[in-house]
Amino acid sequence: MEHDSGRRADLYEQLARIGKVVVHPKRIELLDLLCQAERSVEALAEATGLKLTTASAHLQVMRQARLVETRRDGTRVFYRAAGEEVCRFVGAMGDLARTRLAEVDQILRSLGTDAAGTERVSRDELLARARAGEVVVLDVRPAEEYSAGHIPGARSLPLEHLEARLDELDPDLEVVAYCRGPLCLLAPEAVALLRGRGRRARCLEDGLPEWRQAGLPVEEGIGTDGGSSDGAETHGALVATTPSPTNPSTHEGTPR
Amino acid sequence: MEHDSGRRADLYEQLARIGKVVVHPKRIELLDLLCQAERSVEALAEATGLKLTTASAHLQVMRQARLVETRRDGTRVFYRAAGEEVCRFVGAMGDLARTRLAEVDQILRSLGTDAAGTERVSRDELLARARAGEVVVLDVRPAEEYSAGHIPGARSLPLEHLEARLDELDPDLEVVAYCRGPLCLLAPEAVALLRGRGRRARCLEDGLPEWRQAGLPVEEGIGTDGGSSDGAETHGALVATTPSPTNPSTHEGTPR
DNA sequence: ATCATGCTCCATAGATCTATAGAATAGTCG
DNA sequence: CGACTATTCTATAGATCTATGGAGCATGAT
Repeated sequence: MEHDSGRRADLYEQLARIGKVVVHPKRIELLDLLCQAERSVEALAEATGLKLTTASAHLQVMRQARLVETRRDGTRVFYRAAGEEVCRFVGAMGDLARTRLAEVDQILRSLGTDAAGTERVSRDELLARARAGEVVVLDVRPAEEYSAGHIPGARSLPLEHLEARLDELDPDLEVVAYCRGPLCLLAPEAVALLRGRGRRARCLEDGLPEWRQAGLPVEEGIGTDGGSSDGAETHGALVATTPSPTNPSTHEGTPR
Repeated sequence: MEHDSGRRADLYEQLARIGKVVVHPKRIELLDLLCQAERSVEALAEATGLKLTTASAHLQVMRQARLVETRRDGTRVFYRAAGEEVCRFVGAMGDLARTRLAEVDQILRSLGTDAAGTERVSRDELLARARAGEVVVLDVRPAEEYSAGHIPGARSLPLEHLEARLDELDPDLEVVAYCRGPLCLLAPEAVALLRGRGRRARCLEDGLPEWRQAGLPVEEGIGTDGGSSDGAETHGALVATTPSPTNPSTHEGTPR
């Protein structure tokens, strides 16, 4: 009964359209960036170190596979991930790489994720301690990514400015830093820097995509940053907008 | 502060090793098969319509990316998926394809998934109704896949034998059929066939991999099949071995 | 030992992909 | 409208991937 073998082959060929996107390291990097926030072609080329035309070419490949969508704003074209499934797919790929490829683990270790990551803070712990006002939640990603979506009540302090703006942080509170996800090095580096300065700091186990996929609230916009907003408001936001601290068990959403 | 850009590039290059596996339709097909059960190279070549050497070559690529592992039994080599994360990754890819690629949906519809799939049975409904003895759970995948793992209490009746062995099914009970997953056509075809014979039949929303990933129990071995085992035992097994109908969120560790 | 079986390794022609320069297009601002 | 800017399209050389036949290697049987 092979009447549909042709159709079945078509099916896998369609899947391969998606696979085609993630054969190239730079395309994975682009996709990863786009899971954090939308960006212009120029910004993407800059961030990945690609020539503009090359970046555009890669983006076309991704667009043909429907993994990204575009929005035009004046003279600029902004690309974004074409939905939550895209981020989930990239996340699954990262999980797979971390668990199966020893090399990945090794690279992460060699960059200090290990040292800083030995004791990551769980979601639940973060929620509990933030509610109690015991910690400052720090988003160390670039500012654009923060404003595209962040943990409610988190403060934006991009890693590149952390050293210079260290005095904005209350030395008595422990810092919980987060970034793009398990493969991102921003938070671990931030934690290493903070510890080097004698602060108490740990990484969150999630990046923003994981937090979002867990069904937890995400806040958009510039937020309450500026250094003058007090800690109380910060923690208040995290508590106030939190619907439930337990996993909502949406049929998917790898709880980790 | 680009001191780690080289390392970061390395990281994405590692991810691309995984991407490399899923560029080729046949490799995706192979991976999909291996998420159901281990198989020999010969069996895989046969199932995918590849020449033996070509299949072996593809399997080597997959092995280098650590997505599959092997076991030697006498003169034969059996390949298997290298862990649950692999299946999750393939699953995420399938979800992505279904939601983003209209073509996939179209292919599925053109093959009758639509007709048979308009009303899929949810996990919870299945558990409830099976417990009440109202339905027969049918595994319509090939027998090897059934014995490598199936829903407790399900009966094996491969699609290819369904028509011939139709009389083994009690005409008064509704059938709930399942197969490999949302992209698999076995269950929808089985349901179409059953309905054509005047039976009541629906597809389960899950395939075995989804069921397993949800943390629900999976039974191995030939099971209680044979046509002589009564319905009561079948349903009893599903109930008895079910620890909890809710997602237990065990983060890992389903030994196969 | 010798042979058969089941797979992997090797070599290679043909197909496909990547980076990039330069041209073309779309939208903006005087 | 015409100059200008941000992107996309086009063409192409160089690099990489795929399918496949046949040799080479273990394992098991005679």
